[in-house]
Amino acid sequence: MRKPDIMGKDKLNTSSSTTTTTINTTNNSTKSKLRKGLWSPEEDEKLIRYMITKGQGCWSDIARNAGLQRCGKSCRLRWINYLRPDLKRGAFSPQEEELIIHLHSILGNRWSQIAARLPGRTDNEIKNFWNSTLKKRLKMSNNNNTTSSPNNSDSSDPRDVMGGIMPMNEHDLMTMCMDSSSSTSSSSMHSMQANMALTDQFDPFPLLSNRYDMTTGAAGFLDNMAACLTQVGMADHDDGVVHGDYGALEPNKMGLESDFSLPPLESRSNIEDNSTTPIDVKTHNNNHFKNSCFNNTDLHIQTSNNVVAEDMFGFGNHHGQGENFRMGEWDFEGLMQDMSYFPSLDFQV
DNA sequence: AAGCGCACCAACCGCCGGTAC
DNA sequence: AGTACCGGCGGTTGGTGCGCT
Repeated sequence: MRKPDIMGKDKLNTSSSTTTTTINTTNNSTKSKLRKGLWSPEEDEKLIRYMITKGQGCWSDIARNAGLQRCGKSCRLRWINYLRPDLKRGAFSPQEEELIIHLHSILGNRWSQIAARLPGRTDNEIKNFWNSTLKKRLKMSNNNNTTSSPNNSDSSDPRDVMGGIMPMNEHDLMTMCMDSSSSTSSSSMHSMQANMALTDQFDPFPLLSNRYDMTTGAAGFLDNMAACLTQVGMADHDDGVVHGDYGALEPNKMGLESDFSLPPLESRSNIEDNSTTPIDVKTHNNNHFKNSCFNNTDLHIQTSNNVVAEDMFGFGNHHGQGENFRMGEWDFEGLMQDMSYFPSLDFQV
């Protein structure tokens, strides 16, 4: 990790040893010192609050208007890779691992395209995971089983790493991929902002309130989620249960000590189906900031129409912009035929 | 306990394509 | 057509944490 830039905002112009970059801004002739290195919690909070209240726009404007001494690129990166509410943090599941391997075999090092098919995961995260773990594992696998595959998993070329990879079962794949099928419009984000604007007392981001509380865990996340949704009119106030059009979300019943449930895949589109499949609520304590309440759980929220938490915020997995997936030069019809390897996989195209 | 090496991963860098002027 | 700016992407760097000796 980069050297922490603990220079506070009141220290920006001192001769600190922390990294700054002097640039000429285009809007005026004055020079601005731009911070580099690790983001401080204060910077994160500024960016989050700005994004929530103002929404996404020109990143350089965001950097300027949010009061951040950062370049727009840096803000974009921070938001996409770390601050987006829909991020799923923590270890990759075996199913995710296998999906990454398979997608990499098809797409090569097109991390953004791979990430578009893994809800809550970023291209950077997948890239790091690949380079640090999967690449080695596959290499070892190939070394141990040279007859099964002559391929070299180091290659970035598509279709070169599938040797020895066991196909996952249909249910697992559907579980993994259903979230990515949700729409990515920003309308709900705008709606949320509009609702927020209706009250003077709203906390534009209640999730921030204990985002550094390492003990809060999943229960805290859900409490905050409920509070957030309540504020924006998506939840009933009576019982603390988030209902609305998004199914039921009961923070008090989803504490760390107990699993919470969601219906099996075949019934997730039908809220009336009460059969459940347990999901582990995991917490991941790591470095100073990894336990924001946005990202300390592997959280799935039952919905009535296959819309998951991301839609409550208006962020899909497409880089948080409601950006439609772009396949570029790929012939995706052909690609999907390749994906028939996974019989019921319903990728978002 | 100290030193070392490795793994992890946040963040930077440079390039590219799209767009506006 | 040329230029500048911006966003997006993939590759790379380097600090931190952890396990091993």
